[in-house]
Amino acid sequence: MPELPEVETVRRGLQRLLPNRVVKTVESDTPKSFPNSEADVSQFLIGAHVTQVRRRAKVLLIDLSTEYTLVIHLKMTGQMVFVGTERFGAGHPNESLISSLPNKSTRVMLTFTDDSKLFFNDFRKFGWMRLLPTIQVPELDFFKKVGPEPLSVEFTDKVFAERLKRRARTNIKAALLDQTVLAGVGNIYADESLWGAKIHPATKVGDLKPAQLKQLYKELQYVLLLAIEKGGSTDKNYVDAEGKKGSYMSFARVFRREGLPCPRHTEVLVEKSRVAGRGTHTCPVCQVIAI
DNA sequence: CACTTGACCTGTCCGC
DNA sequence: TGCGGACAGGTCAAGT
Repeated sequence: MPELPEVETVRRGLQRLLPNRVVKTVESDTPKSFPNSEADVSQFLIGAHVTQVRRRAKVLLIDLSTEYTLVIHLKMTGQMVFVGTERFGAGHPNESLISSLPNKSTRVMLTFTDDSKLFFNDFRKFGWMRLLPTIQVPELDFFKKVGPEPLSVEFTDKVFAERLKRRARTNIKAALLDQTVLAGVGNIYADESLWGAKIHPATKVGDLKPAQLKQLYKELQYVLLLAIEKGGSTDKNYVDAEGKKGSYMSFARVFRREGLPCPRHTEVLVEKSRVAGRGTHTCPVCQVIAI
C-alpha cells in the first residue's frame, strides 16, 4: 500500500526526526525482515549516526555516518514509526499505536543512544530492511531497472510518452504499475489518475492518443502532489513516521468508492473490476475504452 | 523480449 | 457462532 506519496511522507518525517541520532542497539524478530549478519550490524550500524534520509521510488534510504545505508521497502503493510522520549498524553490520536510498540507486527527495533526508538512494523512480512554500503545502493537490480521519478523536472510529458512506447500492447494500468516505466505509482494513484484523465484502465497503451497521454501525465502529477500534501492514503494500515494516518482517502474520487457516486456524474455509481490482476475502480460513464 | 500469473504473508470480511 | 475461502496489493520468479 505505501506508494510514492506515503513513502515520501515517511521520509520527510524521518528526515526531521533522525539525523544525528546514534544507533545503540538493534533487535529483529526474523532474518526475513532484516537479513544482515551480526558482524555487519555491529561494525557498520551500532555506533553510527544518521546523516540523512532519502527516497527513490518506493524505497527509503537511511544514510549512516559509516557510509552504509539502511535500505527499506515497506511493500504493502510496512510502517516506520519513530517514538521519542517525550510521551503523549492519553487521548492523543497516535497514543494507542505508540503505546503498543513493540507489538506483534514489529520486525525490527532500533534504539538510539537517547533512548528514542525506530520501529519497523510489518504484519504481512513482505517488507524488508537491509544494511548496504551506500555506494552499492545504485547497483541493486531494482535500482538499475527502475524508471524516473514522476515528480522530477526531467520527467516531462514527452519522457512519459516515450517510456510507455515499449509497453504499447499491454493495458495502461499495468504500464503505470510497472516500476521500470516510471517509479512510485501503485494501485491507488493508478486508479485515481486514470479517472482524472477519463481513461479506462484496460485501454491498450498503443490505443491512447497523444492528448490523452498528456492529460494522464498531468493527472498523475496532480494526484501524487495532492496525496503528499495530505500525508498519503490510509486505507487500513499506513501511518507516517509519527504514527499518524494520511487523509488522501477522503479526497479519493474512485479508489475504494465502489457503489458510491462518481464525482462527475452523481447519478452513476463507481464500479469495481479486475484489471492487471488488481482491484480496479472506474466510472462507467467517464472511463470508456478507446478504440 | 513482452507480457501474464502465481507466490510471498497474515488479518479481515463475507457467505454458509 | 464457527469456518473456509476470497481478498488486500508491491515485487519478483517463472510461466506462455
